Amino acid sequence: MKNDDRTTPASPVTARNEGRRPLTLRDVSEASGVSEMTVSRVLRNRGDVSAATRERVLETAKRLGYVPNKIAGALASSRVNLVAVIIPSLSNMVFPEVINGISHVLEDTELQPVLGVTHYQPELEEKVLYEMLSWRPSGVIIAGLERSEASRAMLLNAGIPVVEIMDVDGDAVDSVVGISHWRAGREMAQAIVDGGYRRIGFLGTKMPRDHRARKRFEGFTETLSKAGLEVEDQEYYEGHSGFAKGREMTARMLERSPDLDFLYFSNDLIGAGGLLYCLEKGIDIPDRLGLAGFNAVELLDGLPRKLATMDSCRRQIGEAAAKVIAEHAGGNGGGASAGAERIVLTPKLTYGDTLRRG
Amino acid sequence: MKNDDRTTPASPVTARNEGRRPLTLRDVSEASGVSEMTVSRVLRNRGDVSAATRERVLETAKRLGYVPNKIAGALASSRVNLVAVIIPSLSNMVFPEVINGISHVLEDTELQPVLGVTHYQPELEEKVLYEMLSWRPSGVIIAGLERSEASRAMLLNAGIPVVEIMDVDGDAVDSVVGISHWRAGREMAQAIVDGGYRRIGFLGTKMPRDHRARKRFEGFTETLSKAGLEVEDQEYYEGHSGFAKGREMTARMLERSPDLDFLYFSNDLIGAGGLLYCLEKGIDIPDRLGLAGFNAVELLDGLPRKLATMDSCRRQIGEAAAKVIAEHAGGNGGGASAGAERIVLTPKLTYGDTLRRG
DNA sequence: TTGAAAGCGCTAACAC
DNA sequence: GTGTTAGCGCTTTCAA
Repeated sequence: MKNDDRTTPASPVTARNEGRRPLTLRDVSEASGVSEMTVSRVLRNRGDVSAATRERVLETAKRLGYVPNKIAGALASSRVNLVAVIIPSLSNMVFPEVINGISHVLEDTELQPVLGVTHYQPELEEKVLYEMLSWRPSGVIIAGLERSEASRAMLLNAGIPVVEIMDVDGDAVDSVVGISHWRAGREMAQAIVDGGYRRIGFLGTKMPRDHRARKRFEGFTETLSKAGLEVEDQEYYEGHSGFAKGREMTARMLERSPDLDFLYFSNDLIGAGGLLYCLEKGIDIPDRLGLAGFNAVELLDGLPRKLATMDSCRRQIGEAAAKVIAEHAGGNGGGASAGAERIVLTPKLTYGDTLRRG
Repeated sequence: MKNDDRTTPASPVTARNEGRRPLTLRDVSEASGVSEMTVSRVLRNRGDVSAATRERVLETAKRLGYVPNKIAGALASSRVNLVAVIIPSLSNMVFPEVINGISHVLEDTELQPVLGVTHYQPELEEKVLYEMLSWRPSGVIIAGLERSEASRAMLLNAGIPVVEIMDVDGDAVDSVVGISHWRAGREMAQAIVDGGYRRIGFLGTKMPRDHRARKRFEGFTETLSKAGLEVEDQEYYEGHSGFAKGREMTARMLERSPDLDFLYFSNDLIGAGGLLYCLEKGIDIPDRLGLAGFNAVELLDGLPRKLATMDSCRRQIGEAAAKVIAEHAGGNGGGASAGAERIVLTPKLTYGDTLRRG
């Protein structure tokens, strides 16, 4: 981290600040007998200031408990070290990890992530984006490639680096970092076919909103159909993922279509629920029935059997996206991106104990 | 949501904004032939503006793709509708739910949450807090009651409502919303004792940093000792929680102390790992061995047996905290809190299938 | 190495 | 209902 000798106040005042006016540079200036400008320089480590003055200013600022007003600073310098991070949800395991990746990289930077959540609603995305852009951030990291025309226009016009993450199947506004969900679906289908499975069911979210799940499904069916197969049964759910959901769906599907020999789940959580259900029912896995999920959620390591899955490279995506922003935002405020980047990561297939190898 | 007819640009410009100067109020003013002030009024829905002017301004702003500069607005009005939300981690299941609660309540408000993550490091908390306060937010929601003197001083001096969340066992800077972890520990201990268990093991995080886990443990041992019992064995871990961790720890502990008849886990995730391990080993649960966790993580519903646990009221805490902020920040910028609130929620014990009733 | 002046883009307060 | 003026608290720029 740069700028480490910021003035974090020691323990100056003990009484509660009852609506007192916040301290300004001027207060520090007067208390230390140095011009505002010099105080400003000390606090930002800019320009040459004599060691003595420096000491005095730092001491005063700390004693008073001065906290700079970034609003004024940002307005004056038209430099805002904020990165807007816009994601659909915090509830599933995937985005928190992306955020961790982003934070991790930005920690070595002056940039700070600011989070917005859209709940998979394009209108809300539009609102959140507008709100965040009105703070003139140094960059935007935003999930997905599908969005309203208005949102796209805002991104295009923002004049700051934009990284669309998670998905690379489509047209990006600027840079993009992610995996091909379409390909992930294809590869899983191929592995399933190679494993000798023939009667396949799909269990997932209602997809109109979750484009990445949809693309995986499309890739999946496409590869199946090349092998002369098709998805024989499907089951969808709404609401939060969880084991219980996976169980119920699996139960319903196997009751309806007892002859299926493979279940492809749109995420590991419901997949794990399905797995637990099948184990309880004494179903022979992976021979009588194979199972696979998606995401490679780490917390699930330790299930009775390891669920076949595919890594969604969440943390790496976050890291790579943050790097792109850090590099492109290097310029001053207002500058546009140097050049759009396209970073495609390759998810790794894990066979685990629920997918027979071909 | 208020202020719904903001000017989200339609799809005005199609070319990428290559470092063009962002539009200002003045641009809209000139393009619409109305004073800046009137444009400002229209865009904020303040004061009386004739329907005709209003229309014209709105249309122009939209056509141009104008996005207001909140930095300037905030500086001029000393009103920032941001709420700093500072939490230790996103990786476990608990804080995302708190955040959802906060967002949900703030959605009906002009306030917007801004997230900071501290990774359970007091120094980082200090830094994040300083950083956020320098944006002069309307309020702060911050996890825990234990923090550095400097952080406490900053909160005290900020002159804005502060809500410390999750925990109520200790001294709050201002308002506080949470549960008593100490009491949660006591209650679980009591239930265990009442269930007839006598030889108890504890499995949890290394606690120097996780004060809430520590308080639960303290309450736990205290109640045990009143019953003439003590924790017979302990096992600690670092890093992310997950089933695998729970399994390993459980295996180690049962090998070392095969006579234990109850295992108390500091969270549901490792508890679930332990449960899976025990089931595999054919251990009779809950009679030969009882198990309990903490948090009431919803996604785990659907395990082969329902783990005994205690609700940490995460979402409610988020909601209540946001309400406190929304009410207290009602005043203008700079005003201090109306009066500190103290909201103590009561976690509910779930016996599930792993804790025998007394 | 330090200081003085100007102004970032907006809004409060007051005039008209 | 609309416009004008004067800042908000900083940083940029230039002068000393």
